Amino acid sequence: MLYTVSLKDSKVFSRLYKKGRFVADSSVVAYYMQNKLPVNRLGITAGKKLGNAVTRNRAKRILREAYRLNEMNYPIGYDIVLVAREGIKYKKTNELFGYFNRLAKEMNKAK
RNA sequence: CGAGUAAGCUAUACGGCAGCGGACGCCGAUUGAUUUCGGCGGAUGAGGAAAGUCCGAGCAUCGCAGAGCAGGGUAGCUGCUAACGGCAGCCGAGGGCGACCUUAGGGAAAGUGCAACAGAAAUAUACCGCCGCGCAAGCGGUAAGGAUGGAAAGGCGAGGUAAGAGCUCACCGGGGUGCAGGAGACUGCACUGCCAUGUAAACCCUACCCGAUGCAACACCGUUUGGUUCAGUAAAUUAUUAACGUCGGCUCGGCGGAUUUGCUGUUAAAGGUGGCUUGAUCUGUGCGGCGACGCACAGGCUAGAUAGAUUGCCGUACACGACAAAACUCGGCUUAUCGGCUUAGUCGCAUU
RNA sequence: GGCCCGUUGGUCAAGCGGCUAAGACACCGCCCUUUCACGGCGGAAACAUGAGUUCGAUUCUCGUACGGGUCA
Repeated sequence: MLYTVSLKDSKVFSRLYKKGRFVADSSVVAYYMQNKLPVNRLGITAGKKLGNAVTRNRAKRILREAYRLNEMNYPIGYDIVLVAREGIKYKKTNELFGYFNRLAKEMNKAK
């Protein structure tokens, strides 16, 4: 990905859950917040409730791919956490584009 | 043609564009250094169960001063194997017309415990009954019959008897002894004679096996901080067949005197690197063995991540794609699973 | 990734291989009260699942499913 690195620090995750803005859908919730860095940081979560390893890995792959294909639309300098929900099990990447466009609009407005 | 049995193989396929993981090569920058960063390229990248973690091993660390007890496991025999609770062949038992399948399958005359309810009685004490004696009450004999039960004095038939009883005999079943066969489990034959329920996935006994902990092991590098662990040394206090610590849980026994404070070195600690994939390896051929498996030769290198890599879009084909994702590595077991294919036996029906 | 436990009415829970499987709260019906509560009487309701051992299994053994704990 062009200007995005992965987000690994659990402190940042909890800060986002507490203080970040969010946009929700039946299949995914996104939390975002400015980070004052020249890149975006992306974290993806798929909890145990979702299913077994196969299901969770697939959810993560689909979210990562959908983000990658829409990367140009987002403002730079944000931490983003995508949380997978039940609905994602039966979705394909291009079915999520509507949601990701809404997210991009919200983020640009907030800026 | 139908039904059924056993063994094995396979796990959507092909193509285009974009993307991800770890190597490799080339180019550019950088560094003491293939050090670090970027770009490009063509290869390569999850399973038969990767799962459950039920066994067994490798590897690593700890302990090595031992002995006994305790604890855990296995249980027909002979083999295979690095090892196993696995596998193969065979034996016994059970099931199926058969191909074939199942089998925790040592010991109950070493000891202890338990066997509810029912039943007269549960391992032996006669309720009804039967027979003998007696007027009767009752006494004696008797396990054939009744009734209870999972189990009631080996079963059944004949002889025998007052009535009965392995009391005697034939057959079946079981125990013991002898002989023969086999590597052995065991099998066959002969003689003898019914010595006495079940439960050992109840305690237990017998034989054999087992050190503990696990890659979050462990080794190395190491910042802020900190002064924990270990070693050496100095001082103080206390003590000397003792107490305390340690040697897996206990006992004996062994070893070290112990505690506090100071100093010196070492170590722990965010994080990083190694461990991490060439191996009891895979493929093919030949040979040995009924088989599990072994040996020889030739060839191959086939994921190594660390928030954790296989995706998205599209085209074509059909049977329209199940269960499911490596995390130190192997050998098994168990469980989940859409289907498809191959081979070898069996039974039934029909035809020649 | 490794290791260790548990599963019994709606909930919390006892249970020596032999029961009709305790008990409490909750629920239902009746009584008490002017009524509600308290109290009294009665009732319905369960051994996670599949095999095995045993005459007999909630209990013993093995497999499976689910839930929980623990090690950085």
